[in-house]
Amino acid sequence: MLELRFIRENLDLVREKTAHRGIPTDMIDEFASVDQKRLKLLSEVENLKNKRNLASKEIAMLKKGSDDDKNQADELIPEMRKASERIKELDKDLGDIQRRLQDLVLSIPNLCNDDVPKGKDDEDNVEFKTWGDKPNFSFTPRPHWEVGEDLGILDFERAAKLSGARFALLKGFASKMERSLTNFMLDLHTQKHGYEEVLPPFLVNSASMTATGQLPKFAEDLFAIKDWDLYLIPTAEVPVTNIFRDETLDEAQLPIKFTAYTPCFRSEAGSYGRDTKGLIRQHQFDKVELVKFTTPETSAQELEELLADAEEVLQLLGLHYRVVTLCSGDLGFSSTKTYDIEVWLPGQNTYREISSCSNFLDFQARRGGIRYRPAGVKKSKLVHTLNGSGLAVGRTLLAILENYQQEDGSVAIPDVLSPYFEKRF
RNA sequence: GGAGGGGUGGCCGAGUGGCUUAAGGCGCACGCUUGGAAAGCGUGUGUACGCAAGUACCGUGAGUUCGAAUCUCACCCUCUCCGCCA
Repeated sequence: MLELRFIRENLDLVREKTAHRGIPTDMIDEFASVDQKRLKLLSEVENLKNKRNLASKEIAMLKKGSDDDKNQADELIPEMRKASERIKELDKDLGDIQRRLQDLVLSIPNLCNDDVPKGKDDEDNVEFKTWGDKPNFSFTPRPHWEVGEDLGILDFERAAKLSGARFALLKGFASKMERSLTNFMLDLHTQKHGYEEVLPPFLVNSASMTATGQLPKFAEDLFAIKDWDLYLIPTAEVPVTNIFRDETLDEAQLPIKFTAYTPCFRSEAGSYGRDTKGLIRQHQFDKVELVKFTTPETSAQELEELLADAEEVLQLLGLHYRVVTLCSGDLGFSSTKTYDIEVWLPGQNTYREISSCSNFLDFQARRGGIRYRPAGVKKSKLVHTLNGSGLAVGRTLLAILENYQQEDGSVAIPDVLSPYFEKRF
């Protein structure tokens, strides 16, 4: 959420930046008129309340005085009764207007950063860097669903029986690989990169979803629990960013860096027919997330480091990838700047997103009331929040199935994972 | 699911209708004091909107009243016990 006053004073800028994302700007026009109405009504009702407060004090004093004073109080009361009724009416109108204004403000996207390329969709994303090379095969590499089904470690048919389309049943080597990758990522981020591991709830309430920006606009992307104010998390970003909702931190605590494994649940509404094969686009997938709370001064640098932390997972696994800077049209609603890491998938002859690293500046912090007190300063400020996948575990698994497949149909284990496959019992 | 106790500022805690602009304490900041510190003394100490005056905020929402932290109703959270349960 942008600051109310900022929008009011920078209407043209907000309109322009919203248009860059390819999002209609009519809510900004409506904002301008509703905002003016609100200010007018606010000053009217506040003046009335001021009169009421003063009269109240006077009545209290008169009631303690002489009989004459008491009579005077009795004359004042009917007058104030009328004023009170008027206040009640105006307060109701004001409430309606404020709710409408709040809806509008919550539906205005964050401003994209100035170094974000302008563009329409993912075609316009700009390559930022690459790492490693495409591996050479002495045979034609196959897509992971063929490798996995032939080995009997991926079972999409039975998953469909259990739950429907876009679910997977992992068996044996695949399930163990999924678990090993999760542990490997968490170990790397906690032991080498200085993140604290947390394991949050997988169901959160609507206030949490609103703070990080999934609600109110993107309810159709979420799985909701019937008769409860609870949703399945689409990413650990939601519970982890909300850890400090409505709290004020000390500057000395910052930056705070959390990593969390969670399953993620997405309805994938609007993606019917896309990526229907294999593990690419599932209703449920595992992810290790990185979340940072920083000061405004350091968030840009922290994004670069967050990206590097995520990249190192692929480097250690020996998987070739490229990093793209998302263009304005492909940028998420709450983000000002996002790097996507795309891993090479030889079985499909393409790059696929495996991580998305974003800086939200104070957009989420304002929605969630996440503040910090700068050293030696009285007034608190909003923190900056960042997050990124480190990495999507399911997609890492399929990248290994495709990149480490052997001619005989088996799959090799990356060296760095061998400790996780040692026999212990 | 049942019974009961709670929710007040960064923290503890007083406050059952009107000088409450929320007592008092702790913590914190600054000053005095000191060789330095502790102790002591003094001053200050939330958030949002607003140029300001001011308005709002005592879990949330509605209500009663000229006036609500205080009374009424609903809900949420939390603690203790019972039941059930991995």
